[in-house]
Amino acid sequence: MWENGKSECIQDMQGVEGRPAAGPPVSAYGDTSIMESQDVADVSSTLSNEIDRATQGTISLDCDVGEDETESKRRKLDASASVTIPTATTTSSIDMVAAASRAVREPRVVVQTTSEVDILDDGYRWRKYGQKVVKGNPNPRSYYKCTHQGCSVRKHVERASHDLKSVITTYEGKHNHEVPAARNSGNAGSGSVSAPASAPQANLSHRRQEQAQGSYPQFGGATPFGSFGLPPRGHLGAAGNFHFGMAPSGMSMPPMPAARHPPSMMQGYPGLMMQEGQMKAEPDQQSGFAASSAYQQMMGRPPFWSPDVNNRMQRKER
DNA sequence: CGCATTTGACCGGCGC
DNA sequence: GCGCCGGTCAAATGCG
Repeated sequence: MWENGKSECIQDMQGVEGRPAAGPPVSAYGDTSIMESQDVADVSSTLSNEIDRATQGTISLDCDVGEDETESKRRKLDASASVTIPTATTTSSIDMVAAASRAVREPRVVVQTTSEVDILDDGYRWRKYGQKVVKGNPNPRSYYKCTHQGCSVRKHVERASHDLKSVITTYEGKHNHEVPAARNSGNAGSGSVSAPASAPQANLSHRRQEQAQGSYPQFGGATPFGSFGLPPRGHLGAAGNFHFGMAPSGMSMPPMPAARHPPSMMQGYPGLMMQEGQMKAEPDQQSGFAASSAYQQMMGRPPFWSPDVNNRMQRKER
């Protein structure tokens, strides 16, 4: 029953993704991939073919158009799907089942990323409201809510039971507000979005929020783009308009540390080119960016990334 | 002092 | 009907 919607979405995806040469799709941006939350194997394989060649990453879109699926059912499916695609360094899956089954609301996005920190700074402010150990995974799952007034977006983060480096973040719902500016340093504004473009140094007044646990060697305040070697946006943004059929995205690509990747190797998929070993170099930010950006993109909301992000993450205390 | 996190309790759905 | 399980609540606690 989900096949219909799913396939459509996938096709759509492919339409977007299937043109490496044209421009790096969002996914390319860092080994981020979206994965079908229900029929993981199926989708992953499908999309994998396209992207895998580029490297390790799979992008799949879950566009379930379930109609009468109940929450519980959906839940089960999601669960099974969330832990998959070993090949991908970072995987994100957008589960629109919710959109369909729940009267178009609460799209679900699953982002799997390889990182040492489980907190991916996606630009929003989250407040943890619970933590629980779920079956089949010794690692606890943390539950967060968007702190923005009136925004009921939630997300939960957990580490893959097998791969401690894998962090699975599931976003549920859509933000009804812009990314809480802040993220200082300009350049972010992707322009396509109405907003703020930048709040120069709003430098977070919010507190600790992200307690990153690792260090971020590369960015710490330096110019990400510079080291990145990729156009701040525009390039990626233009080429990679990632629509997912649900969100208009004028994407601006978040900075991703890929300096050591020769352009030639990137083939339009800089992110996907990341190798396991390379990933290790700066697993946190990298995956963080990739995953987060993926989410942003999927949610149709351009991330206003800035070097500051790293700074913020670094200052994880407590 | 205000706000975020922690953590056990509580709740609802599902399978047996 | 009961127990398991995932998800949420809320009081206590901690940090800046």
